[in-house]
Amino acid sequence: MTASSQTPISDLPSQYDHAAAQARWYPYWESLGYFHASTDPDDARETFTLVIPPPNVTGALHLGHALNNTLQDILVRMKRMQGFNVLWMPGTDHAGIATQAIVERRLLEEEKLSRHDLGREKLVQRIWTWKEQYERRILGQLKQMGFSCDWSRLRFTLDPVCAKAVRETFFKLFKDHKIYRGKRLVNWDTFLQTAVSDDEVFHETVQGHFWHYRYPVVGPQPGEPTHVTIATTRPETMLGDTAVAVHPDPATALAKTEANLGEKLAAATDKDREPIAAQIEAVRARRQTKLAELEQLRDMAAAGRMLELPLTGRQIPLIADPWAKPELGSGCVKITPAHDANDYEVGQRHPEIGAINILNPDGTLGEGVPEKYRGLTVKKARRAVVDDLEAAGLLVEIEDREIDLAHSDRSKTPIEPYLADQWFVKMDQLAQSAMDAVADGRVQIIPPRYAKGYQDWLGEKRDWPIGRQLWWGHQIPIWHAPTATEADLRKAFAGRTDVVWQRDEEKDEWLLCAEQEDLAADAVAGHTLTREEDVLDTWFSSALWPYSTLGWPEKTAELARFYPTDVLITSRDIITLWVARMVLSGLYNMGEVPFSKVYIHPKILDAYGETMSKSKGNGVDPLDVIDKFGADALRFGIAHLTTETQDVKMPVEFECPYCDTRIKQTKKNRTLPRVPCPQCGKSFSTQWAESDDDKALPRGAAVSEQFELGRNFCNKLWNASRFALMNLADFEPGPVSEQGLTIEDRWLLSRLSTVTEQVTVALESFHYADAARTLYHFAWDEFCSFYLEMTKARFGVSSERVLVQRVLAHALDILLRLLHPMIPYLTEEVWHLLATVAPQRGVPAPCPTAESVCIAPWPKADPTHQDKLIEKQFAQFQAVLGAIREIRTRQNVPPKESIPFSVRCDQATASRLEPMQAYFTQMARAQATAWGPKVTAGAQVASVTLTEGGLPIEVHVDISAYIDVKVEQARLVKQRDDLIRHIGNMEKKLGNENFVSRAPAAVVQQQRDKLAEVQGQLVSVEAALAKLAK
RNA sequence: GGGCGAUUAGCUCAGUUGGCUAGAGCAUCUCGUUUACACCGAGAGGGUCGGGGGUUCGAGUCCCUCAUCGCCCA
Repeated sequence: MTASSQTPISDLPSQYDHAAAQARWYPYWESLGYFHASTDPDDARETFTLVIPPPNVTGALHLGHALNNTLQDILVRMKRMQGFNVLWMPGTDHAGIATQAIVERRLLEEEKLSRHDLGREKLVQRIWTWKEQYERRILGQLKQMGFSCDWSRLRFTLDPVCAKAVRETFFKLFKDHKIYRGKRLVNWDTFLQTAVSDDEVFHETVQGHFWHYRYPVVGPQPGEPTHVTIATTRPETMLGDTAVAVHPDPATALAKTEANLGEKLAAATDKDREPIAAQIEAVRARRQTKLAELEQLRDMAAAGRMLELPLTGRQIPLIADPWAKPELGSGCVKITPAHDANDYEVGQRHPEIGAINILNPDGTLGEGVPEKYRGLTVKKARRAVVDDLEAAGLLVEIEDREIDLAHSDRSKTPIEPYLADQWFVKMDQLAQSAMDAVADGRVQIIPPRYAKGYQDWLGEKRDWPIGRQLWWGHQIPIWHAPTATEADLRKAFAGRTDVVWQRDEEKDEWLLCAEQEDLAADAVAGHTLTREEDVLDTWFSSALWPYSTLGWPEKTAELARFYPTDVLITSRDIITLWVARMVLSGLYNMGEVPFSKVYIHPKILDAYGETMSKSKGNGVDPLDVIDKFGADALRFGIAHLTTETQDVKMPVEFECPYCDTRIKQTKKNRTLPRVPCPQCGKSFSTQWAESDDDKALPRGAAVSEQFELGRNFCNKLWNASRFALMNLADFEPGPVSEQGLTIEDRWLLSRLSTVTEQVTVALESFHYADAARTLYHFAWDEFCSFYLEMTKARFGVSSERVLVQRVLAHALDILLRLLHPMIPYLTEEVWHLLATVAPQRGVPAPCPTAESVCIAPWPKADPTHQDKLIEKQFAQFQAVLGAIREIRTRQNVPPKESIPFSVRCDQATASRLEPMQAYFTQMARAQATAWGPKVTAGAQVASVTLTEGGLPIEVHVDISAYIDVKVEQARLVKQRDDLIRHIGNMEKKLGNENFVSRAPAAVVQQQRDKLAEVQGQLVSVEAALAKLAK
C-alpha cells in the first residue's frame, strides 16, 4: 500500500480521523510482516523477546489488559526500531475453572442442564466453542489497539504444542519424585464440585449464629464435670467431630493473654483504653471462675477420658491442644479435622483421633454420618442437628453473630472445607531455586519493592496443589493400576523409558505416568488401567509459557534463538501465582531463568479507588474508548498515566448515546439496567439491561475523560503535521549547513537531541509517564507553540524558505519516530504523507527514509546539537515575548492593535533579540522601538523586569493609548510586596551564619545571585510605581 | 494481626541524591477566530504538600507517630 489511498494533503480534514488510520495501517503492517520475528540463520540481529501474559478466554478484555499490552507494545515497537529482531509472543490462556464455570452457568440458565447431564466430552466441546468465540474477540481487541505481536506464532495454553510441554514437565517431575498424591483440606466448591485455590475464594461477612451445646462426659467421677460445653457456627459439623480439645496449660495461657493486654493498654491512646481495661478484667475474672475446671479437664484429657458425641453413638477423646483458647467461650473446642482448617492442624498433631468426612462432593451429607442425616444438604442438616440436640436437652444457647464466610469466586456459593485427595508438586528445592534467582539478580523485579512479596511467598515453600476436579484442562497423565504387581509392570513396559511408576501405599495401587503417549486400558496384560480424571491447575501450563510457546520440548529454532526472553510485563497480583512459577519451571526444565527483568505496572482503578470489574459495573471496554477517542489516544493516555508509585485512578462516565453528555458514574448508577440522561431526559441501557424494554434502548458507553488528553494531543499533532505538510509542498532536499541556522533552528535541534535522549532513557527504564510527558511538552509547547509559529514569519522570506523547510521536515520526522511506539497509527499516517512531499530529508544531509515509521531507525541523540547557551538565549526571547503578551492582556489591548515596546538590556542580548522582530510582530503584534543598555522607559508604559539568563531585562510596552493606571498600580503593588517578602526571606537566610558556613558554597552563591536579581526587580518595580504616581 | 503502597490546586497526577517564589492536564475566570488546530490560541485565579513531633543551616522530599484509603498475606 502507498499513500495513494490516503487523502491528498490539500484536502486533509482538520480533525484526525483515527478510525480511518486504524483501518488503513494495521493490515499494512501485518501484510509486510513487520511483526514477524525471524529465525533465519543469516539474520544476525540481536533478539529482543517477551511473552504476552496470556489473557484468559473467559471474557472480553478490559482496560487492565489495554494497559498491560500498551506498555509491552511501546517497548516492543521501540526495540524493533532500534534494530532488534523482536519477538512478542502472543497467546491466550484456557483458565480452567473460570471458563468451565461460565459455560456451566450458562448451560444451567439456558438449558437447565448440569455438566453431568451433558457428559465430559460434550461439555468440553461446548467450552471449545466458547473459547473460539472469545479468543476471536480478544484477538480483535488486541489488534484494534495496534499491538504488534507475532500473530503467526499464536499459542493457546491448551493447544497441542503447549500440551506436549505440559506432559513432558509432568513426566519429568513425576520421575524425579516431585509429584505425590496426598490428602489435604481443600476449599470445596459444592456447586462446581471441585477444589478451588485460596486465590479463588473471597470472604464476606454474613449474619449467622453461634450455637452453644454440651457433650456428656463418659463415666464422670465424683467432682468431675458431667458435660463439656462447646460452641460453633456450623453445628452440623459436629457429626464429623473426632475430639474435643482443652488447653494443655490454661494458667500460663491466661497469664500470657493478660500480659499482652497489659502491654497494649500501656501503649494505647485514651480512647482505646477503656475496652482493653475491660478485657483485662474479663481475663482476671475468668481465672477465678474457670481456671480450676479447665485444669481439671486438662488432667482428664491426660488420663484419656472420653466424651459422648451426641446423635452419633460415637465416643470421642478429650485431648490437650493449644488451639483451645482458655480465654474464649467455655475454653473447650470441638475438633472436626476433615472440615476445618484449624482443626485439621490439630488432627496433624494428634493423628490418633482420625478424621471423618461427612460430605459428598455435591455438598450433601454422606457415608460418614448416621443414616438419618444422609442426603441432607448442609442447610437442612444444620436444622436437624440443632433440633435433635435441643430435643436431647443438650442445647445451651444460640447467639447472633457476624460470620466471615468464604465463598467461591467462581460459583459465588459458600465454600465447604473438605478433605480430599490432591496431587501436589513438592516445592522445597524448586521454590529455593526461584528465590535464589531473584536474590542474586538473575531476575530483576522492577520496582524492587515487589521482590519482598515474591521471596516471602516462596519462602513458605508450601507444596503446590496441582489437581483440579474439572473437565476443561490438561488431564493428568496418570494411570491407576490397582491390581497389577510391579513385576507385571516391568514385563509390560520392558525396554520403555517413557513410562514410569510409583507405589501409592495409602491407596494400595501403582500409579503410572506416561511421557507423551497415552496408555491403553489393557496395556498391562491381565489388568485394567484407568486414567486419572482430574486435570491440572491452569497455572501449571502457564508456568511453562516462556518456552512452551517456543516449542519446547522439541529443540526448535525459536527456542534456540529466543530463550531466555528479555522482559516480562505484568500486574502485581500474579507475581506469586505466575511469575514465581515461571521462574522455577524455567530453571527446572531449561536450566535458565525465563526472563531477566520483570516490570510490574500499576493497576487501573475507578474514581473510588476500587478495581474495575464487570461484576461491579465499573468496567470500561477499551473498544468504547477507541470508538470515542481512538486507539492512539487510548495508548497515549495510558502511557501518560503509568507512573511508578501510583495506581491509575480513572473516573468512569457514561456517555449519553443521544446527546453525548457525560454522566459521572456513581456506586449507585453503575449497577442500573437503564440510566436517564439529566441533559436530554432520555434513558439509555447499560451492561445490566435484561428486560426487552431495557435492551431496546441504545447503549450508553462507559468511558473516561482521562483519555481526552490523548485525543487532544493527537489532534494537535495532526494539525501541526497538516500545517507542515502544506508548507512543504515545494520541498527540495539538500544539505543544511551550520552557518545558515538561526537561533530558533539551533534551539529546536538542541531540544530535539535532548528529548531524544530523555525519551530513550525513560522508555528503557520503564518510565512511561516521563517519556509521554516529555514528548507532550516538547511537541505542544515547543515545536508547535514556538517553532511552527515562527516558521509562519519565515516561509514568506524567500531566502529562508528552503532552509526552514529542511529543518522542519527533519524535526517532524524525528518527532514521528519518537512518538511512534505510543501513537502508531497517527505517526504512520503522517509518515506516509510526509513521504509524498519529502521522501528524502534530514539534517545535516538528506537521506532516503524507511517505507514505514514502524521499521524506521530509532532516533539517536546528536550530542553536537545540544547547546545549553542557545537554549538559554532562546528562553530570553520567550520571556520577552511572554512579558509583552502579559501586558497586552492585562491592559486589555485589543488583539488586533499593534503596540510599540522597548527593551533595556545589555548590548549582546539586544543584538540577538533585535533581529527577531518578525516574531514579535507575528506572535505578539508588537513593534520594538529601541533595544540596548541606554533605553529609558517612556511616560506611559507598562513594564516587566525579567531576570532570565541572569542579567535583568526590562520590557517596556507603550500603552499610552490604553493605559489603566489603577490596574497597573495594583499589579505593581502586589508584585512589590511579594518581592519584599521574598527578599526578606533570602536576606534572613544569607544572614544565618550556619547557612553560610555549612551549606555547600554553590548553594550559597546561588542564593546570593538570586537575591541580587530579585533586588534588581524590586528597583524596577518601584521605579515604575513612582512614574505612575506622577 | 503482619507486610507493601498512597495521602500535593475543585478533579487526575508530576516533583531526581534534602537546596531558585512547589509544577502539568482537566475544570474555573477574562479576552480572542491574525496563515494548522475551538479536540485551538493568549492571559489569570487557585496549594498550611493528611495531622503532630523530630533530624538539619534548610524538609513536599529523611526519621518517628497518628489518621484515612487501597492491595497482599494470615
